[in-house]
Amino acid sequence: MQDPTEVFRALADPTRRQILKALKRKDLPAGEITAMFNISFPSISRHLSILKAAGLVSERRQGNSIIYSVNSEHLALCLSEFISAVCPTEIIERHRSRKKP
Amino acid sequence: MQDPTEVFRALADPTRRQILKALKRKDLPAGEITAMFNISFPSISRHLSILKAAGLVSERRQGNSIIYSVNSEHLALCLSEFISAVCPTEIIERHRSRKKP
DNA sequence: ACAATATTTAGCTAATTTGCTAAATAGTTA
DNA sequence: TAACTATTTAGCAAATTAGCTAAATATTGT
Repeated sequence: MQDPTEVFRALADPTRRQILKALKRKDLPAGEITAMFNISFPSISRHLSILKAAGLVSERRQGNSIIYSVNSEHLALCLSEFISAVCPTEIIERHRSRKKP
Repeated sequence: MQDPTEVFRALADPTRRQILKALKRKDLPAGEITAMFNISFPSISRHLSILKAAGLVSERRQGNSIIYSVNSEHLALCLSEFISAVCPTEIIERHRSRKKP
């Protein structure tokens, strides 16, 4: 795994984490993502490009729009590798069976 | 779980991630941590206080020194909760059995 | 080719972050 | 209590980040 700094920096912003959560449910065009926040279109666009640079989202064009989707694979890989690098096995075991409350 | 912004911000810095990895092996006083980096004592001290504010390390006094240790529990909880919030179950399953290479 | 729609890029400001050195503080030991 | 050691706090400079508005670009549809 390459340096995960960009991934963690990308995740450090609440708006970007919200975007990822929204994309978990459904792939969305930038316009619909913007509509969910009280933030200008260009600002969301920049958040998306930061997420893209970190490898956390992918884009595809569909007609007039650009549809974004989460790269859950990459996200899970980075975070779980880091957990392994810092937490003792015993703790990791304990969290394996975790589900969202 | 409360807002994980502070946790992700803390993890966004490579020096702080290195500190956590070092502390996985062994609890250490701030002085010994500083000796591992090419960074001034006060800067490391601030990194430690950011990690502490994020709940990622604890400190205890031992004689003259203050010994730091990782809160792996908190770290694993925050990260695995976020993975669950963003990744589909199938991906999470695939990463459960991951070990560090 | 032109007009319309969707998104990104540029350029600015205010706030935050990281590094430094110097000074302050806390606890220990003589 | 004075001196010593370990660590933190203050204050400053340079770099980065997040927000904005205005302008540019790309694709579709007439």
